[in-house]
Amino acid sequence: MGIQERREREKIQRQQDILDAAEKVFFSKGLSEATMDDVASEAELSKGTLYLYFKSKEDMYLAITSRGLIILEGMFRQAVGKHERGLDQVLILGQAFYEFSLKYPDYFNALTYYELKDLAHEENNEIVRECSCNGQQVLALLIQAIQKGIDDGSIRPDVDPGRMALSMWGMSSGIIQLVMLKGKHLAEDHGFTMEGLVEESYQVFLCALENKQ
Amino acid sequence: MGIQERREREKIQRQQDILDAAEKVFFSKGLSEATMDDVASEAELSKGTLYLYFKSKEDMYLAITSRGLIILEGMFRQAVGKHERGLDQVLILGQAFYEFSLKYPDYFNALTYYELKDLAHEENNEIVRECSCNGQQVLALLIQAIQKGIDDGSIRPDVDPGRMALSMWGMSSGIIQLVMLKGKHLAEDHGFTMEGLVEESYQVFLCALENKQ
DNA sequence: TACATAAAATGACTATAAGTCATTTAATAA
DNA sequence: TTATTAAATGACTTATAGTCATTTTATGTA
Repeated sequence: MGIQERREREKIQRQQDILDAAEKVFFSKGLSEATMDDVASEAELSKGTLYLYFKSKEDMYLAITSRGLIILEGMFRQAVGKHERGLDQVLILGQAFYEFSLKYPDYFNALTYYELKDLAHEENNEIVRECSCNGQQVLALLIQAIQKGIDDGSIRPDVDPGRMALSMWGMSSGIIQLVMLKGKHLAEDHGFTMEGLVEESYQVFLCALENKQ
Repeated sequence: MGIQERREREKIQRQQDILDAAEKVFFSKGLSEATMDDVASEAELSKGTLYLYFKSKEDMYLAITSRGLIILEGMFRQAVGKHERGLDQVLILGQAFYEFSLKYPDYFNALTYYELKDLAHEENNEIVRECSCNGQQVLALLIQAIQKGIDDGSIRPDVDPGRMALSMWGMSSGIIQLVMLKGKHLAEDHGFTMEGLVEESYQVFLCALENKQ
């Protein structure tokens, strides 16, 4: 009989319900201000139950990060589909990343949190591995686009796709973090717009990638 | 009589002694693992005394960040002195930033923590303002170098120094964060060296800055 | 249907650590 | 020597992550 299977489905559903509640709470109050009692209350469950589904508050937040990475991957897939030339694909991926940060700032922050976490002693944590795997998928799309650009001649042939993808990833994260957190301040103090800074950065990438024969 | 002045000096000295102890503790255990009791014990003071000198654990960590920024500023000043051409100055500043992250990884992490902090509600915090001010000083050196490069013709004249400096700052932070935290992992998985990734990034900047007439 | 067993949920409890404050100790002034 | 001010203390309060013995609910069996 399918009771085991139904139980399994219900378990996954409950996990998702808890994550929905946790998102609301974490995103509205911020991770450090939000408490597990808040989440329990929002999920209409007791705190003890939360711990049947997630090992810790941290794990819960990482599970949310994983959701964000899946959304980002979807946006990346859509983006690359819009262009044929590798160089154009790379540029639109940059744009997609910025759009992700605008549309889902809380997921972007979660991603930042994950990227800055010291994972040295967490190789065996299932959710960390899940995030890592999702992150690889996202990065793979960028690597493929760069490779495509090299093959079709739009990107300089001396570029190493993997290394350039990582550099671009790190640098893009950095500039978007700066813009997200200090954007308003910068706008007021120096008159720079957030878009202007991001645009500047993508000009930098374009300059470095473009194959001028 | 100079008793007030001596008291003032002693107060500052004690603050520094506490910060020395806090650095030891925070840097060895990590911010979240370290406790104020640990710091008190290392400083050979009671916990209550710590709170006479610092408003919170967070403030204490930000005071350490401020120290780091002053060190970074010193390294930046030394670096720009080594070259005459603006473009060379900019490139050596990039190198200096990477060297800072290698020589003082704990200060670099503190800096990252500060940069990712949401400062929206902390405009009146004195230590935050101090960090902000030190950060401005560091950035100013980069802006000046870019301006110099434009003036001496080594950097493209259509670059906006302030905007480019911020972009470079954000991107450099991002790539060094990536390398610091995921460096080992990347080296094992993909065979990339940390230096290789940083080098790649600086090639990108060079490409974007260089004035090819 | 009534009972037995297993799974899921509960919330009072524990442990830990940040931050406070009434009290004590030390330094300076009268 | 005594009074006053400044500095330091550590027991206490508060907040919250995480636990676990107990209760409730769902499923299987006579």
